[in-house]
Formats: sequence, structure tokens, C-alpha cells
Amino acid sequence: MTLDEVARVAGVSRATVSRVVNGVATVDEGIRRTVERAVTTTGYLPNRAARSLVTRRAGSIALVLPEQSRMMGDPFFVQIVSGVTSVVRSSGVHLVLMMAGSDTNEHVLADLRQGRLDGVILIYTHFDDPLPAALVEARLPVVMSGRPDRPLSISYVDVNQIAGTAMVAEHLVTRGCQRIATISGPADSTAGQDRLTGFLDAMFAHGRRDVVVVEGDFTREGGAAAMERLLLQAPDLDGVFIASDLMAHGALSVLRRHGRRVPEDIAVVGFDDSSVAVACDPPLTTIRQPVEDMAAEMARLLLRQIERSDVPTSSVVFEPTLIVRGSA
Amino acid sequence: MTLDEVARVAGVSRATVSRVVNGVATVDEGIRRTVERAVTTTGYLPNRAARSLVTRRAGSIALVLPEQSRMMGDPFFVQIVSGVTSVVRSSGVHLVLMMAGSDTNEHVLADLRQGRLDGVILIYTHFDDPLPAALVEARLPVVMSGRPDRPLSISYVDVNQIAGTAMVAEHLVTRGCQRIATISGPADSTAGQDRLTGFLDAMFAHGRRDVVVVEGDFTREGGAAAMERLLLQAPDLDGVFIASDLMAHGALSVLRRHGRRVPEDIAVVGFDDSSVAVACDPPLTTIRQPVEDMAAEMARLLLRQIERSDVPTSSVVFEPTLIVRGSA
DNA sequence: ATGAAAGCGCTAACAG
DNA sequence: CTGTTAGCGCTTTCAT
Repeated sequence: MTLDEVARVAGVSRATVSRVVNGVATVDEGIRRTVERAVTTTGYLPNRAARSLVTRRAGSIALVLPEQSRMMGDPFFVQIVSGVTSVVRSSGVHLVLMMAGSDTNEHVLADLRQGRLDGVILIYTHFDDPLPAALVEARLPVVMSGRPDRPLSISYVDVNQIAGTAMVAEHLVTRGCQRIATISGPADSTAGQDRLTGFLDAMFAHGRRDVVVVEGDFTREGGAAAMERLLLQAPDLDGVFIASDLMAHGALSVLRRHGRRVPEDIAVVGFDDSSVAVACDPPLTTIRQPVEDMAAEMARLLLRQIERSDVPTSSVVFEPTLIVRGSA
Repeated sequence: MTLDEVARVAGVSRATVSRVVNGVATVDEGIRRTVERAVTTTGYLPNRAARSLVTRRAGSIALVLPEQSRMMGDPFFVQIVSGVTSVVRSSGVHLVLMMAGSDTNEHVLADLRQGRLDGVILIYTHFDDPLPAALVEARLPVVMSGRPDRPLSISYVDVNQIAGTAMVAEHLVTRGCQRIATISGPADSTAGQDRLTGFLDAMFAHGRRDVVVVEGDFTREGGAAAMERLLLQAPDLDGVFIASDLMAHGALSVLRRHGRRVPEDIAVVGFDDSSVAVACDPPLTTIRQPVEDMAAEMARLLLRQIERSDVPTSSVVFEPTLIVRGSA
């Protein structure tokens, strides 16, 4: 089925069929109906390649995820994908998935230049990843998750880490914890940095300068290892903020193994409210970031940027919520 | 940068440049070099839409995942994606992600017909989903995960469920368990069916006809609920096969709450060896299915099918392995 | 409001 | 082995 055939059936020109198909307003109502009938009887579907060739729009965007190792066991994957999908689906735009790897950056750039991709959503990019800056410089549509590590005029979506960590501090202090520590995220990630400084600042505001800090890496195993070190370093610990739920899950099993009761002996608060939070024993008190909404917003920002290249970059910061469960 | 410009720079015709770019063998070595130089100096990248228009290849395949609810908390997502990606990446084919929803089937069909997609990989399709049959009938390239629920000439990749469940039965019996039960998957899934009948048959072969069966739904909560029922129904239980690791994780916390020690009082074996297996306490003895390899194989089968439409459908069944950890 | 015609950038016969 | 030519199916001026 091509435009020509439909035109023949409807007894009009190709151009008219094209107008009807694309919903151009200036078409006679009667003709429109005739054409629409012809479209349904022929079962016509426009060829995307032909359309792309002239419109210079691929009709697809990429979602670039961190390499497999960093994504393994990460419970956000599904939420991110469904958030983006929910937005993209209605506009008929395809979501192409890429996992970061040695040659991913070049691929992305090439695909964008080949007109195979209209824009990109970058998830948890590496510190010092040159891709964001390269895209910005080439004026290619891009949105990233989390603020860029260096000042850069790029659109991004983030959660208010300061507000989130302040809630944690408040909760722990109000609970009466005396000896408080934190297992931070990796220092070479913006989320890791922001959650650490945010928590420390908030504790300081509460008059607590003696917070013990141990660095983790956002993985379950890393969380477990960090908790072991923490127990050695501060045996009298009675409250801990762990910068990700996944790490908290690992830490919790270490605590159990050491016979420390949660929350009676030690109060534990996580961050993320990912699916592992409820899988924890006891269920984890944590800070929820609305990941799905955030992902949807990234898609919206990107689509807008693709639509009109003159829109200024914008960042939207979501407010987190404290979810109180059994662990603190 | 178009072919024309490169041709002008190299002083040859468009056709020749096209041949060089596409690696056609019958090109003079000298000219090839000249053209290659021209390509790099101009930074030429072929326009995909134009190419697709004439080759009638979209250069992308879709990965259709179950709706979000069934995917939530499922640890296979990342493995499936990276398995497929690893194969697809080298061939430059794009992986388009879709989550099943009310209108997904029509979208998939339309995209295939519009030449926007070359083929489809279907993950965990619903029982009675009309899509597989529709695709087969339309002779469109498709590969699914797990055997089709009804006889259908379709390519698929599966794990040898019979062999896997036989290993579980063997392990439990050898361990000396007397009172054995199973928490099955949903009866309206082939994996659920196969693991149940496989396990029952194997137990029967060991002379055990008295296996208690409780139906689960492959979710963590479903596993927990099923274990509660099981404890009521068979309080003297000392061994249980749980048809998925995720359910086993839920079941384990129920067991802990009831003061049943694992594996001392009750031996627990799961199935999948997904990331939750090691997150269990104690770590879960389970059956590993090589999900990533299986996903890669699906991609390979699909690509082959796209390449030449005359290849017969084929199914490849992977052998599972028993992974012994702390729970049994 | 509609049609004719000119491409979009590429591949693939077909000559030469 | 290389060049010429004819489209692939669509959108979009530009006339009418």
C-alpha cells in the first residue's frame, strides 16, 4: 500500500492523501471522508523511512543506560523504562535502548548525525563522561538524569537530595539516636556527593559534628562491606543513614549476622524507596524519589527539545518523601 | 554530507562511493582508498532513512516485555537486555523496547508493516496472547522466550525445565527430606506448568507420590502467601521446591518469622538463579538458567530469520545447572 | 482547496 | 570495474 494506490482509490492526488493522513486542516470535508475511507479499505500505513527521509525526523530516541555491571540488581531499570515509555508511546516515538560500553558514545553521536535518532536520555553517566558536553556542543537534543558533574548548559531531572537527606537527619535525631553514621555513595557520583554533604550539613544544623562516614559504592555487597567497617569503627552506633536501599539491604544482613537488632539497637534509613526497600527485613524506612515520574519528565523535556530546537535547557527537581517503615 | 559530496571530493560517481561504503568487493583498490579518504575527510555518514527506503530494512528489532506489573521486581530484565544488546550491537541493529499494554500488539504489527521494525522478540507472553500466532501467520520474523502455549510453528528459546526440576527432586531426596512440597508458578504460564509437572514426575520416579502442591504467582508476595498456606497445610514439612527465586525470597522471610530454620528444619530450593538468590538469607540453592545466553540466542535466531526469510523456525533449549548454596 | 512536480539520499540494475 | 539511470514512498512548495 502506497500513497499512490490510496490516491487512485480515492480519486485524488497523492498530495491530498498526504494532507489527510497528516491531519492538515485545509482539506474539504467531503474529500477528507472519501480519502479516509480509501485509507481504511486499502489498509494503508505510511512508510516511515520515506517519511523520515523528507521530514528529517527518525521518530526514535535513545535511552542510554550504564554498563551492565552498574545496572545489575538495580531496581530502577523497570521504573525508568516505564516512565519514559508512558510518555513516548502516545507520540509514536520509538525508544531504543543502549547499554553504555566502550563504543557507545560514538554510536550515539553517529546515530544522531545519521538521522537515526532524534535525541538521547542519559542515565547515570560516568563522572567525566565526555558525551553530555559533546551533545550540548553539537546542539543535539539531550536530557540527563541527575545534575551534571561540571557546570554545563544541559537539561536534567533530579531529586532534591538536600531536602531528602535533611529529612533523614531530622528523623534520626528526633528518634533520639546519639551515635550516628552514614554509608555514603561513591564520591565520584553526583548523587553520592550530594547525599553525603546534604546529610552532613543537616546533622551539623542539629548540632551534630561527630558523624562517622564510610564510603560505599551503591551496590549490595558494597553496603555489606561498608557496614562491617562501620561496626569496627563505631561499635556504639545507634543510627545510620545509608545512601541507597540496595546498600542498606546488604548492610541489614550484616547487622543481623552481628546480632544487632533493627531498629531497637540500630535505626537504619535508606534512600530511593526502590523495590528492595520492602524486601528488607525489617522493611526499610527510606526516602522516596518518584523515579517513574522523573523518567517521564525526562522524556517530556526531550520531546519538547526535539520539537523546537530553540527551547532553552531546563532542569526540574522533584521533591522526595520520607517513607517510614520498620527499620527506623 | 551526502554521497554526492563524497563522490565529488573523490572524483568518482555516487555508485562507486556507495559500493565502497557498503564493502562491495569489486572495487579497484586504488579507488577504494581514494574514496575512503574522501569519506573520512568529509566525515560522511550514510543517511539511514534513505538507505532503509531502498533496502526495505529498518535496522531495528523490538523487544516486547510484559506489562510493568509483571516485570516489577523481576531481576531478569537487565540480563535479557544485555544478552540481546550484546548480539545486536555488533550488527548495528537498534533495539526498540516496548512494554506490553492494551494496544501494543497493534503497534507492533503496524510498525512491522510500516517497515519500521524488522522483527520482534517476545518475552513472557500472556497465555492466549494472539500476537505470536498473528506474526507467524503474517510470516513476520519473531522469536519468543519459552515454548508457545499451543502448538505453533514459531522459533523460541527455553530452558530444559524437566532436567532442572529433576535436579531439584534428586537434591531434596538425597538430602533426606521426608515431607516435601512445592510452591508452583501460575498454572496459566508454560514455565509454571512445566516446572510443576516436571517436579512431580521426578518425585514420582523417586517413589514419592505425596508431594503437597500450593500455587504461587511468581511474585515475592505470592511466594510469601503460598508459604503461609503451606505451613498450615503441611506443618511437618522439611523440604520445599519453590518455582522461582523471587517467590522463594518471600517464602524465606515467612519461614524466618515462623521460627523455622533453613536449611536445618526446612530445605528450600528455588529456580532461576536470579540476582535475588544471593540476596536471600541464607543464600538460595537454586537452578540456574543462563538467561543472558538465552537472550543472546533469541537475538541471533531473529537476526538470521530477518536475514533470510526462508530459514525454518527453530527452537533451542538450554541446559540448567544446580547451584548449591546455603538453603538446601 | 487541490494537483503537479521536485526532491529527500540512497541502492541496484543495466550498460559500457 | 565504473558510471548512468531509475526509482524507493513520502512531503512540500508552487501554481492553479
